[in-house]
Amino acid sequence: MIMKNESYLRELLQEHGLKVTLARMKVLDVLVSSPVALSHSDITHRLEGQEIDKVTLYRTLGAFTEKKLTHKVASKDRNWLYALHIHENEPAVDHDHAHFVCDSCEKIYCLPVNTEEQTPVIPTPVNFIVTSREYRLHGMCPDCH
Amino acid sequence: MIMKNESYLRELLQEHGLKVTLARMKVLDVLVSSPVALSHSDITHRLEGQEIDKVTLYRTLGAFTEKKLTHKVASKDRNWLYALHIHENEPAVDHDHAHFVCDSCEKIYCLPVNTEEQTPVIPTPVNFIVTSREYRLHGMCPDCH
DNA sequence: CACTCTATGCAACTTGGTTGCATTAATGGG
DNA sequence: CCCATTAATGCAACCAAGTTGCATAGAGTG
Ligand SMILES: [Mn+2]
Ligand SMILES: [Mn+2]
Ligand SMILES: [Zn+2]
Ligand SMILES: [Zn+2]
Repeated sequence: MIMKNESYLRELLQEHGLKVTLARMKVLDVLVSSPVALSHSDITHRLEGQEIDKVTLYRTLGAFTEKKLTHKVASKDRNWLYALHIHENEPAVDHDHAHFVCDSCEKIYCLPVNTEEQTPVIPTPVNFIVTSREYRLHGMCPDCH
Repeated sequence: MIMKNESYLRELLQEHGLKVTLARMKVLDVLVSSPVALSHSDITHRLEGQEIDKVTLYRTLGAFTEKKLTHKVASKDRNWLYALHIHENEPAVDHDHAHFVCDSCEKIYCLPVNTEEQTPVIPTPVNFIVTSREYRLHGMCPDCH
């Protein structure tokens, strides 16, 4: 296994109250090296040769998300994609944030912008109480033009 | 079958280049009388006693959407919900628009607001070309507070 | 090192949705 | 009004994503 920085990954798990196991190390290794959010099947492919059980992978991603190590976002074809909250040398993205969806390659990028600062002018319909907002920008990513 | 306005429904189908069939009349009847977007299973329940085949229902919803009679929006649990573009005595909503998601009952309402007209302050990341936007407001709907 | 409790792996299942194909029925022309 | 054409329907079989139950393996703690 080629791990970017084994002790960094181990710390990341521990900081989030997660036991350090082989499966979690493998999955985390894949996630830290991806600039885009990944699906269960994306991750399975990137683990080829050293795959883990599919249920374990679902549960690993669930645990990561519950402990706020990752967050999930629904893809165009409606399955979950997972992305780290924290990227090395970047500020943590632990608040609600917008996403960029590439309409060509379908990759989804997290945009490190706090939605608080970018509230657009959608008039609140009467009798509806708005508590939060979701934004997605669509277009072409740098890889696709 | 209790149809609100049989000839109105028939016209709606014809205006959108759709053959008038029993299955389509039934489904359209359900859709015109719903203020919220409905899933395949929602519609099946509302058709109880006079259900149509599940594949036919999928294909009916697909045809409606292709012909721009309806549009679809992904729900929180990531299955498709369908809503009419046109509601009686209301202007057609054939542009991109925002949606309101009730976090209590999970219903999704179409907001008759053109997203083009909303110019939010989401800074476009460098090297990304933004062509369209998606907005969702979350909170509580009138039925839930 | 031994104990405990969580994480893992496997099988079986559920739900949403699709495909192929034979049959039925809507529509337009005569 | 009827017939032919063509599209819509129904059924069975299938697929992919995700979940549940349960027995076993393996972290972490002392
Ligand atoms: Mn994100
Ligand atoms: Mn809508
Ligand atoms: Zn792209
Ligand atoms: Zn509600």
